[in-house]
Amino acid sequence: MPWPAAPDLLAPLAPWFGRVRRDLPWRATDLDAPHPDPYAVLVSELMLQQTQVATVVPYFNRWLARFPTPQALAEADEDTVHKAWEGLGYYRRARFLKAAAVSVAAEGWPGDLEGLAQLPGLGPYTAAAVGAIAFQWPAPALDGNAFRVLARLLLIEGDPKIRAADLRTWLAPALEAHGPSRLTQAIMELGATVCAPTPACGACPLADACAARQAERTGEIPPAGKRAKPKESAIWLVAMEAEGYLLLHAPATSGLLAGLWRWPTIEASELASQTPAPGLVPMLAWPGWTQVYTHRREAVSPLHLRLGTRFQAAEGLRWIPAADLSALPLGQRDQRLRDLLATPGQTPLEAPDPAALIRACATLLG
DNA sequence: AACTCGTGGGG
DNA sequence: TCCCCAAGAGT
Repeated sequence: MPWPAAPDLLAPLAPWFGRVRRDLPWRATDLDAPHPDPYAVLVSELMLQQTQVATVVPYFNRWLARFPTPQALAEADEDTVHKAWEGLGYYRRARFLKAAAVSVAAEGWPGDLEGLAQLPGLGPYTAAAVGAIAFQWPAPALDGNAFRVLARLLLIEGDPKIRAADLRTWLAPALEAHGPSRLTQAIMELGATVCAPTPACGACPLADACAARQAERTGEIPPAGKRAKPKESAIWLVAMEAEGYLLLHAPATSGLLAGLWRWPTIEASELASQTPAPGLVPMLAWPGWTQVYTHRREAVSPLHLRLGTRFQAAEGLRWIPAADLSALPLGQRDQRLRDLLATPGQTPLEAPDPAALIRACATLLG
């Protein structure tokens, strides 16, 4: 790898970061010392996986107020943990973080990078980031920002992740020279604010040294990733209400929205075929919306059905007192129906005779 | 080694 | 509207 020496090439990043660095709630004042609260670094890094800084900040602040130490988090029950993560997405991160806190509370912090990487939810990037930012270990942390910055700086053709091992070897001496915490955060800050997918080279401290800029190829380096087409589906999202209770699915242990409570769903085609009077269905529904996930697009038709009495719910379904609903962790889709139920003036039209529809849903759900 | 896992912001 | 991407990890 005929790359210029990293300590020299990256030297401008240190004074640049000292000037422009954002004041983030998990960021230490003294970047030359070990971080005063490694737990804060761990929380921030789990929250920041595939999630932008601006989104994380309010969650981070609430999280540390609610769970100030690994011990406090280790003792929290799963619904409480998921409630604090509600809306942030990728919910298994919350379970990984709690499991990591259990380990730290019981055995203390690992003493090396391999130990960090064994904590649940910490892969190659996050283990190195916590090692560098919390403990000042010279561990190269390569995230999407770092790969983009270094691919352009060094004019790496193709997917830079293929060169991860070379890049770590190349970067390590620069971490020693400029400080692991400082340089790690400076590279990512540059990628997030200047060397973004659409770069602002005029503001870049590395512009003079950047090989991609000299070649006028920043627009094509790194190449865009390939993405699979999202799967399409259409569902009814069903709020059944009886005797002041609402019917919810208890949290699943795996799959989409695992760990969260969910409204029962019925595949749209299924309900249409089973309802004796399909023409009644739209009259009981609110206008729907499209729920977007990374690999799915879901046409959601919200449905509110009032029953006179509860029925024996199927396995995994629970009748929840309506007053308790706000304490349960829900995903964005299910929060939206919860909000519809609680909003006056949003009541859908009543069907002339919804009994057939209710029987159909009860058959499908219980 | 593809595939899965949420949600929000920006062009 | 659509596509890309975001301080990725686990399977």
